[in-house]
Amino acid sequence: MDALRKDIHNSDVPLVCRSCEARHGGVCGALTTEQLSELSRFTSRKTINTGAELHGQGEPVRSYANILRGVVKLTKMMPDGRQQIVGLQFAPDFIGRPFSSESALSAEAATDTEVCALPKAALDRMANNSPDLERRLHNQALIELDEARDWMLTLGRKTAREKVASFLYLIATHIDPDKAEVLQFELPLTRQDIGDFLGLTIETVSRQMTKLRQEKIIHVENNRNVTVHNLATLAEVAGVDR
Amino acid sequence: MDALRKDIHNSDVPLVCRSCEARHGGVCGALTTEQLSELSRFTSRKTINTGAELHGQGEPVRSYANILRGVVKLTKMMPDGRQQIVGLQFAPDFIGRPFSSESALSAEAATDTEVCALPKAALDRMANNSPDLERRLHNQALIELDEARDWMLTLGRKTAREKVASFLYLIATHIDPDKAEVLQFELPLTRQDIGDFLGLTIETVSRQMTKLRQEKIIHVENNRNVTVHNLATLAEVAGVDR
DNA sequence: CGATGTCTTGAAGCAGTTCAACCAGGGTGG
DNA sequence: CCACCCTGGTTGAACTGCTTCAAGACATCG
Repeated sequence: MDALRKDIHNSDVPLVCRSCEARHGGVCGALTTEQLSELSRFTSRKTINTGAELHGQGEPVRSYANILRGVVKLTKMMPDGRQQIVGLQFAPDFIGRPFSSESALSAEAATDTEVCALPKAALDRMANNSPDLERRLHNQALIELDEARDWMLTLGRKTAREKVASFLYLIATHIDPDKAEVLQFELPLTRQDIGDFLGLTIETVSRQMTKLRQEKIIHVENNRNVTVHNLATLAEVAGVDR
Repeated sequence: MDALRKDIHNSDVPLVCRSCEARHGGVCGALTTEQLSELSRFTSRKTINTGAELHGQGEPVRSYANILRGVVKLTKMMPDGRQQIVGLQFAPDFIGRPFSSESALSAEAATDTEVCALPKAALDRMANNSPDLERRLHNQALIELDEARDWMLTLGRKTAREKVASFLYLIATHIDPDKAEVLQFELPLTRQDIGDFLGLTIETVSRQMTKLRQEKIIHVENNRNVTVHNLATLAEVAGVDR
């Protein structure tokens, strides 16, 4: 799958792509040097501040994006304002919905985020000519599907305590693109966001965090900086088999 | 996308495929007559009784399947037995997880079901040579992803009443492969299954059904046969915008 | 026609919500 | 530089929607 990865160090590879692809294994890794060059004529690096939208629910979508840094939340909103976060995307995840020009959800930067934006038409055209690229997109969709279904179990059948532990476990295993897991991290979400991700109120999230802190399962500094003492214990509490 | 559909009536099309593909627009529609012929040497029609498993959680998977008739539930189970249905598949949906040989969930027939089983290796090989087939699989994955995320909103943010209404609305709009919606149908799931799909207990499901019945939003006969008086009203109660 | 599995109904309990007060940090302007 | 406020988080107390536990009704089938 990474047979073309050596091209990354080829001097023909566009500069914008080099710094991105060398580190991450995003969808662009499927492209040849030539394709990458062509695509890079259209791409643009963008910085998105916390809270800013990449696109809104129901809006037409004209571009895809690769996350280079930061966390993006995918949310669905009901007419009366109730909200559910249906996915968190970390670097080097791909954001976009092939085969559809309108988004059923909104994508918002949960933290300050850097993305590489790709015009939809350009990538679609390229996917038509590159089975390897289409395969990567397909694979990314399947991974997101697996994650969505895992989270359905969390939403439907876990207690508040298990939900909060599941969230912390998810962050510990996804926040750093270079490491499979990490014991200390900055929470990318506010309490409100965490509640919207877990189907809970902020008060319940707060209480459960306090309890986990009192039980010495986690340590919290400045409300945002979390240290997990033992990931296996956290996984246990979360009810996930690792 | 359906450019090859005319081949269906070609006499070279294998008999097993004709009766299936003529009616449904499943993934096989992407294949040429020749590919269909080749694949049909390996396919087998199977009848699966209510409650029987297509495959279990954590088991290796050696075959894909196309649903011809019936409803299949995809479930996830926690070590302590708590269960969540993470997807319902109707005809002509495709069952299987490309790029992975082990299943993170179990697939079980919710009703008496008929499927066309395809050996995994055969379809994988064919997908490598047919971009159109890969595209259909990709598209099916994206549709399932959309549905999973819709359901996450239901699980995380809706009340029991809204959940039950959402379930009935889902069935009304999916049970008949030939019609976009239908006002009268046999429930494909037991109360226990409905509870496992909605993250509720059977008692709560039962109580909410009773209320919807008392409010004349639905009519129920023999516990299983449901008539929806007005789909727009049901959608309203479910909190879905149609 | 009893036996069995599925569904409904009732009453009590509780996990999580709601409402409200308080706290900490950080920026602003007088 | 301090008083002020504003945002995000915590904590407490009362409430409630869903669960739990228990009993009864209904349908199906040997």
